[in-house]
Amino acid sequence: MADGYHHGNLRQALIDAGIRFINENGEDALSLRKVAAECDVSHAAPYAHFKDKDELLDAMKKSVTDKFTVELEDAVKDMESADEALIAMGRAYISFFSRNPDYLMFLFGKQNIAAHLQMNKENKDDYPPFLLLRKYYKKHLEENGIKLSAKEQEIEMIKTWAIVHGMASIACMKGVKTSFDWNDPDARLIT
Amino acid sequence: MADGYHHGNLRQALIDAGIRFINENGEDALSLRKVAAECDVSHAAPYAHFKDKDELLDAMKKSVTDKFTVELEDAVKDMESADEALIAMGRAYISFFSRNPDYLMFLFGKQNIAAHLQMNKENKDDYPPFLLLRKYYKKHLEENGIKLSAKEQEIEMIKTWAIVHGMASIACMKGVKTSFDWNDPDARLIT
DNA sequence: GATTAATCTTGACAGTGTAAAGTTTCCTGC
DNA sequence: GCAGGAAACTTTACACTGTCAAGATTAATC
Repeated sequence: MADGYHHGNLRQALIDAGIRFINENGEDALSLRKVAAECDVSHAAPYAHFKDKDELLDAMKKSVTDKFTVELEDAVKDMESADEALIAMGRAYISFFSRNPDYLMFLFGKQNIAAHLQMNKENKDDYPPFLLLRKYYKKHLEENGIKLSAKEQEIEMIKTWAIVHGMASIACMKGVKTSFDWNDPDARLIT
Repeated sequence: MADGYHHGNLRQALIDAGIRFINENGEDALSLRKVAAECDVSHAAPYAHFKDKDELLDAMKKSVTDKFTVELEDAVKDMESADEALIAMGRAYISFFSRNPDYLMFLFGKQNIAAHLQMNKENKDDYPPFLLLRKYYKKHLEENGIKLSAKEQEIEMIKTWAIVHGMASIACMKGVKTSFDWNDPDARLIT
C-alpha cells in the first residue's frame, strides 16, 4: 500500500523525514520541497496534508514534544519521593536538550508553544512538561509539609522550572563555553 | 552626502532598518531585499558591506547585544553591595527581554552567540553579559566571605545565570501563561 | 460500475539569496 | 587639474523557495 500513486501514510512520513532532516542539517536548511523529495513525492503533495509549511512544522514540534514528555515521565516513574522525582526530572530535562541541542530552539524558538499544541483556551498553561512539574512540585510540598500561598507556590515552581530550563538553554549555547559538566550527577539542581 | 549614488552610511542604515523591521514584523519576515528597499537602495547593494545575509544578521545581533549590555551596566552602576548589584542585574535581564520578547530568540535563537561577537578563541566565554555576572558574582563571594572551590564557584554562578535566563525565557513564551508577574519587585531572584 | 472524494502531479508565479558584470562616484598621487 | 584605481552601487541573471490552480490518478461509496 506504499507503492504507486498513493503513498499510504504520507503525513507521518513527512513529519518523520522533517525531524530527521533538521537533526542533520538544522531547521534553517529545511524546505518543504526537500522533505517532499525525501518521501519520493512531488513538491506540492504535502499540501494535501498540511495547510502550509508552518502546519508541518507544528506537527513536527508536537512529535518532538511528545518524545520529550515521554523521557520526562520515564525519568520520574520509579522514584519514591517527590524530591527525587523532581531532581530526576530536571536532569532528564537538561539531558534531553544536551543530547539534542537543535530541539531546544526548534521547540521554543518561535515561543508560541501554544500554536503547535492544541491547548484549550480555558487552561492555557497545560504544556505537558509543565503539568508534570506542577504535579510533582505539589507532591514535594505535601511530603515535606511545606505550606505556601498559591502565589508563593507559583513563584517557587517557576523558579524551579527556570533554573532547569535556563541550564538547558546555556548548555545549548554553543558560543558560551563553561567549565560546567552538564551530565555531572553531583551538581544539585533543586534547592 | 546622503544623496545620489553613494549613500553615505549604508552599513549602519541597513543594521538599523533591519532591527526596526524585526521589531515590527518578526525575524522570519526579514529579507535582504526589503531591508535594502527600506534604505532606498538596490537589492544587491548590501553586498558591498556584508558578505551575506548572516553577516548582516550578526551585525544586528551585535547591536542588540550592545544595547542589552548597556542596560545591565546601568542597572548595576549605582548599587552599593554586590548582592544588590546581582539582584538589579537579574531584574534588568528579565526586564529587557520582557519588553522585547523577540530579541531573546533573535540573540539566542541560533545559539551560536560566538558568531556575532568576535570572541577570541582563547577566552571563549567572554560574552559581555556573562563577564558582568562573573565580576559581580566574585565580588559577592568576597563581600560575604564565602569560600568556594573554582568548580563550585562556576556551578553556583551558572545556576544564578540559569535562573535569570530561564525566567526570561519563560516570560517570553507566549503560549505558557503563568500567574507570575515578571515585574514584581517582591519576587526575589537570587538566593 | 459510475460518482465522488482524496491524493498526488504538473505547471506557473512572485519572492528569495547571491553571483557576475557594468556604472557611477570618490580618493589618491602626480 | 586630472588620470587611474578603489569603493559603492545598479542591473541582469539564476537557482531555489512557498504556494496556488488545474489536471491526473487512485480509493471509497453507493
